Amino acid sequence: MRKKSITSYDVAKVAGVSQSAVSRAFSPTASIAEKKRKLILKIAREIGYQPNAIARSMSSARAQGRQKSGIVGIIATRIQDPFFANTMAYFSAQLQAKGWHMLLFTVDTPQEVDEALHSLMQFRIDGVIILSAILSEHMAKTCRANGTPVMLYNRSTTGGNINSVQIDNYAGGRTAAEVLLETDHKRIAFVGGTETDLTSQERERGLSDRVAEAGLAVFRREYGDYTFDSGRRAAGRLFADELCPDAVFCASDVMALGVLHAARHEFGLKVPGDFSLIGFDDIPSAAWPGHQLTSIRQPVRRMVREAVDILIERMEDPALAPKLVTYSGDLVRRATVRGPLPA
Amino acid sequence: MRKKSITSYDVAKVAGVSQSAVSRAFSPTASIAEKKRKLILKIAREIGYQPNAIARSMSSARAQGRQKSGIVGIIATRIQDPFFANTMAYFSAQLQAKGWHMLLFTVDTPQEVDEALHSLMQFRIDGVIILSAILSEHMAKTCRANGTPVMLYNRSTTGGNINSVQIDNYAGGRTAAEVLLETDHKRIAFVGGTETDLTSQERERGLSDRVAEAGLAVFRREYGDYTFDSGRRAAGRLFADELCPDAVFCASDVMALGVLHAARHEFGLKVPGDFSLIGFDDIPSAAWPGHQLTSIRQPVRRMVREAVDILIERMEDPALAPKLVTYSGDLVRRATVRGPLPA
DNA sequence: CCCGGATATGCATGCGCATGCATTTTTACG
DNA sequence: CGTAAAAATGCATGCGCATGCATATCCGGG
Repeated sequence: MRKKSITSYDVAKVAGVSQSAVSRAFSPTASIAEKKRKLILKIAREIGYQPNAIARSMSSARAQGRQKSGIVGIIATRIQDPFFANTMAYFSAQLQAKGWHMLLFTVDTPQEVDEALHSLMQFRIDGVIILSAILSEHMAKTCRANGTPVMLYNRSTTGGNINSVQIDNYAGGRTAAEVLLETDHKRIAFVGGTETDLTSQERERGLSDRVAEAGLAVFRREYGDYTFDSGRRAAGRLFADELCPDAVFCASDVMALGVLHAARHEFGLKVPGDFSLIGFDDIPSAAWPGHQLTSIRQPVRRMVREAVDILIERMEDPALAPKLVTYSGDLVRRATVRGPLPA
Repeated sequence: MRKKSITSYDVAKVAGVSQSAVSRAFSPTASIAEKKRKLILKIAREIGYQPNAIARSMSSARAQGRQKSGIVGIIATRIQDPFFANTMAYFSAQLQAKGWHMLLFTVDTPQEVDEALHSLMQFRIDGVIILSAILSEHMAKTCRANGTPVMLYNRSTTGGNINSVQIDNYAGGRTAAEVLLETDHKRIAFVGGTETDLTSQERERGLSDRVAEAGLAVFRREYGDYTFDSGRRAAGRLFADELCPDAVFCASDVMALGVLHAARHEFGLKVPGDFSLIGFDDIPSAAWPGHQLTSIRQPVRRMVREAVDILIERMEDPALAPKLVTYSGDLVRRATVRGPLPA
C-alpha cells in the first residue's frame, strides 16, 4: 500500500495539456497563456498537486550546470543561549522573507563543524552560515571547490578570504575598560568564555590593553563557558578573597547576569555599590528593571541582515569577492556601573 | 565558468569500475567486495566526491514508491523565547543524533502555519513537527493523503487523530490554584498569553475551576503576548488600583518574570511579601538566585525525546495509529510564594 | 579437476521536473 | 485579408543516483 505522490503528469492528464505546460504554469517567467496557467493552477489545487522541490532541484542541475536547492545551511552552537536564540530568529526571518529555506545543524563543539558541513553539503545547499565557529582549511577549500559560499557570523579567519560579519571584539573590550577607568575603578577583573575561545580572547585583549595604557593591570581573570552558572561560579571565585575587584567585565551578558545574581543574592554585595559590572551583547534581559546591566551592544538585527544580504549576493554570483564586515559595539550605559547615568 | 559537481561516474572512471559499484560502496547493505569498497571510498575521498542527497532521494522514489528525504520539517514560533529556544535545542540534538535533518520554518502568527507547511511539503519532508500551533483541517488531510506524519508539540487537536505531545495545561492551572489557596491567598489574579491562545485558556480554566471550588472567583484577568514586556505591562494594570491581588498566576515564566521585575523594581512591591507569584514552564532563569520563581515545570527534555520517538516510528511505518501523550507538570516551589519552602 | 551455489558486478532504467528545440497558434500591422 | 514576428505548446532529454535483472566470478566439496 504505497502512496504514489501526485506529479505534474497527473495534473497534465486532467487538464488535457502536456507535462511541460504544467511545469511552465508554475514558473513565473515561462511563456504560457495566462488562461491556461490559471486553469492548470486551479486543477493542481483541486487534486492537491505540489511541485516537487527535490526533482526541481535535480533538473536545475542540467539547465544551470549546477544544482540550486534553495536551501541555506546553518551551523550553530548553544541556540538555547538568548544571544544565539535571538540571532537565529533573525536569520530565520530574513532568509524566509527572501525565499530561502534553512537546514539547521547544531553542534556542541567546534570540532563538529566540519562534520556538520560535510553532511549539509550532501544536500547541495546553496550557501552556509556558520555561527560562532570557524571551519578547517580543508573544508574551506571544499566549499570553494564546490562554489558554495560561506558566511562566518561572529567570527572571521585570518586569511580574510571568507565572508564574515562580526562585532569588533577588541574595540568592545577597550570600550569597557574606558568606561571603568573613567569612573575611577582600580581593580578590574575579567570573566571570559572558554579560555580557547577567540571571541573571548579578543574582548580580553581589548580590556587588557586599555587597562595597561592607564598604567594598571587586569586585577583577576576567570573563565567560564558562557553560561549563567559559569558566571555565577566565577563570581564565587572572584569574591572569595579578602581583596575583591571593584569592577568586572564579562565576555557575555549571560555570564554577567550570573555574576550579578550571585553577587547580590548569594554574597549580599551591592552593584554598583561594591563593584561595577559590564557585560557584552546587550541581550534583552540585560535591560530588565532588576538588572539594568551596562553592556556593549551588538546590533544583531543589522548584522544579521547584512550577513544574509552578503550571502545571497554570493549565492547568486559565486564569482564575487569575499566581503568582511566588522561592526562596532556601542556602550549601553545602565545602572551597574557607578557614576552618573546619561539623561 | 560553471562548476560541475563530482558525481559517482567520476569516481567510477578513476576507480575503473561501474557507477553501480560506487553507489553500492556507499550503501552499507549492498553486496560488494570489501576490498573494492575500500578502494572506492578511498578514491572518493581523494577526489572529493560526496553522494548527492537530492539525487539519492529522487531515486528512492522509484525503489520505495515514495521519496525519502531524511528531512524533518519544523514549524516554530517565537524561537527567541527561552522556552522555545530550549525546546528547539533539544529537538535539534535529538533529531540529529538519530540521523535526521531539520528544515526550519518560523512563523509569527498561527495563520502562517498552513503556508509554511505547504512550503515544507514541496521538499517531500518525511515528517513535520509543529510547535505551539495547530494546522487546518485541510492541511491535516493533505498530510494524511501524502502519508506525512505530523507531530503537534505543545498542542493537540480535538479530533485526536494527530500525534501530539503536550503538558496538561488544565491540571497545571489547578496545581497553581491549589498551592495559592493552601497558602491562604484570597485575591488571585491571572495573566494570560494572547486571549485566543488555547494553551493559555486551558491554564486559565484550570485556575478558574479550582478557585471556584474553593468558593472564590479569579480576582482579575489580564492578557499579554508571552513576552517579558507584556508581563511588565500587565503588572502595571494589576497594581494600579487601590485593591490589588495578593497572588498572580502567569501563563508563562517569561511573563511572570516581567511581573516580578516590574513589581519589585518599578512599584517597590515585595514578592512574596505583598503578593505571591507563580509562573509556568520552569525556564532556566526562573531558578536564578534573584528570581527564585515558583513555577509549573514542563519536563521539556523528556517531552521532546518522546515527540521525536513517536514521529520517527510514524515516519518508518506510516500505518501506525496516532499517539497522543500528555505529561503532567510538577510544581517547583521556590521563593515567590509565601509559606514554608520544602526542605 | 569439475560443477553448483553463493557472491559480485555491470547494464539499463526511471524517480519528477525544467528546458532547448521544433512546430503550431496567435497577434499585429500594412 | 496576407504575412512576418511573437507567443504558446509539445516532445524529448537528462540531472545523479539506487536497484532489478542478467551475467560473470568465486569458492568449496566430491
